[in-house]
Amino acid sequence: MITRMSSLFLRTLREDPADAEVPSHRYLVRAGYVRRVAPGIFSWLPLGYEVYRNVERIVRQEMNSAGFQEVHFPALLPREAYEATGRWSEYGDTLFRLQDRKNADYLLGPTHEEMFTLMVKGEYSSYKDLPVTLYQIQTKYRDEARPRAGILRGREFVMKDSYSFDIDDAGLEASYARHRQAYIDTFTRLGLEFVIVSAMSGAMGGSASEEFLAPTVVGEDSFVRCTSCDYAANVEAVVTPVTQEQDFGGLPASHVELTPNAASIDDLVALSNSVEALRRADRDWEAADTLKIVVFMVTDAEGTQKPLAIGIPGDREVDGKRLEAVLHPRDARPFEEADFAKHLALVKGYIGPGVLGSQQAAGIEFLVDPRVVEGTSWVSGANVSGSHVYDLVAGRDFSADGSIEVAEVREGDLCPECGGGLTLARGIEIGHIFQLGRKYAEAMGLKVQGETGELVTVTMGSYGIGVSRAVAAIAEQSHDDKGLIWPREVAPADVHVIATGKSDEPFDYADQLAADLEARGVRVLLDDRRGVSPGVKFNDSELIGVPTIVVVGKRLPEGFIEVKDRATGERSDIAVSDALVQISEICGK
RNA sequence: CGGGGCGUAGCGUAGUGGCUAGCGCGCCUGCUUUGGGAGCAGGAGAUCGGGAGUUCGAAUCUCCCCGCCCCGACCA
Repeated sequence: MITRMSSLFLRTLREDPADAEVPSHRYLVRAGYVRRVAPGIFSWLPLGYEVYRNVERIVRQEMNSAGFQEVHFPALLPREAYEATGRWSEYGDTLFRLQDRKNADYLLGPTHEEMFTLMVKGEYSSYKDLPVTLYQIQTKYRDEARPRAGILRGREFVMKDSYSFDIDDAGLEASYARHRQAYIDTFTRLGLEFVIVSAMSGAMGGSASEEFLAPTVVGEDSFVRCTSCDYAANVEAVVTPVTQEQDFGGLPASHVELTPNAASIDDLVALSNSVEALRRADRDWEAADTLKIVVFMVTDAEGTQKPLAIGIPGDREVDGKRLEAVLHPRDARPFEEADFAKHLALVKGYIGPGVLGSQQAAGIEFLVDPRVVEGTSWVSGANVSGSHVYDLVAGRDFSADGSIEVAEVREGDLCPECGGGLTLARGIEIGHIFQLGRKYAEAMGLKVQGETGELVTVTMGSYGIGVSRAVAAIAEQSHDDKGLIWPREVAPADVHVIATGKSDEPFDYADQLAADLEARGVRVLLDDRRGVSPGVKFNDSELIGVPTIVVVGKRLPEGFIEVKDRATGERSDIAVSDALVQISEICGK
């Protein structure tokens, strides 16, 4: 079927929509691919839906060829299943809840671990049935606090979610590896540039977890990449390389010094460099020489509150996201005045290791950054207002309850694998794979009989691809200042044939060419609009972003038409006699 | 939830107390034009987010409500 622009349900916009900031959103709206109907909720118009379906088709084909089996669950689900895992309440406001006419509780599925687990439980009961991997392509609903960037982060979106079921850990690892490869194949075919980063499993529980990120400046996830090896990690999961413990023999003894009005690291460093008695012989003091103590009030799942003191080099801040990830499911907030009032051992601005740690009288848990290893020397608070301790050596003068990875990650930090430099970048999360383990199987009672007849809890993996998000991610990575540039396989057509002029000839010829191309399996978008100026058609074609553009116009009488490559802008005239063959070749048909 | 911005025709916008709410794009009719968002002429399209109030008079001022966008918090 030739798509004819004379009758296509399409209106392109000349101006950027006022509410769209990121390029993918702007162009998807301007080119008439999607329209917003509510915050984070979009409709697909014909061209957009074509692209969406192409992406979906590729995902489905790759899943099938990896041997995974497609099923389909409802989006509307009863409360009970989510009650068993506690997620009915755990999910909080993000869950769309509703009631039926009998006031029974329902939800719109935000994810389907429970349903898949129950499905397998209902059908299988023997180790001989495993392993098995099931998937679905489903609309998911999450009442996000802040949907943004068009279809990049919506409240209704389509996700491909898969779940593997294995009898043991080795099986899970194999299933995980197979899925990982299937994802590599899928994203490659979608034409996406991506990196695989190690991630925190967070709320999902389980052990290993990796994210597939499409690098772009508008991405929501920060990640690091090593410039000299292939290490890459989500910022939450970056590991600080362990520095060698140092011998502290020969280091000067610690000494308390008066440091009035130096409650901030900046003031402390400035003061230490300006007062003769405090200065270093070899160089100026730097913020990194200080040990900053940041205190949080941590609330656990039962609601119990406990202070937590974290010691990090003074030149760094605690990264909220990293803290959140490490503490999960516990929750942390910075200490407030009222908290200090209840913990008099903590002198705001002058807190030091001296009063910290579960062994001390105050009993406050004290964790330090991995950079604070035995033998390192610091300047820290003396727990008396207006005083700091110098030459405070870890392992000699103080010790912590353990270490914690929450310091902000910086460009140039060292790679934990090879010691090279790390660079920071942002990416869109297009896929996430988890070794879930037995959390859901246990909660839902998914057990099968093993070889000797005993009941064995199944171990699971969970794997997601944001299908609708992938459309936006591709648009984000593949556009220029004129519009979209689709990779051929996801493009709404292979060729955009434009007829120009006012006589019938170019239109008749274009029509015939389109029909001949279609007969060879080339998908054609035909601009057969009469009375529309060539400039409008050219601009529309660039906005729409079909990879190959064919212009039938002024040189037709001489027997030539023009072929343009949307991505490179290269154009060449080809003879009408070769047109069909050449264009088919360009399109790989 | 915190901070900032905004709500006027399908889209983009002007208009901070005074005549019939202006302009551009898009749309309709006619003529001309046809290789980079054509020209001329005519036309349709708006309860100015909603409600209440102040005023001789409100898009414009006041109060309440609703909604949207961006940043942050949040987020498998």
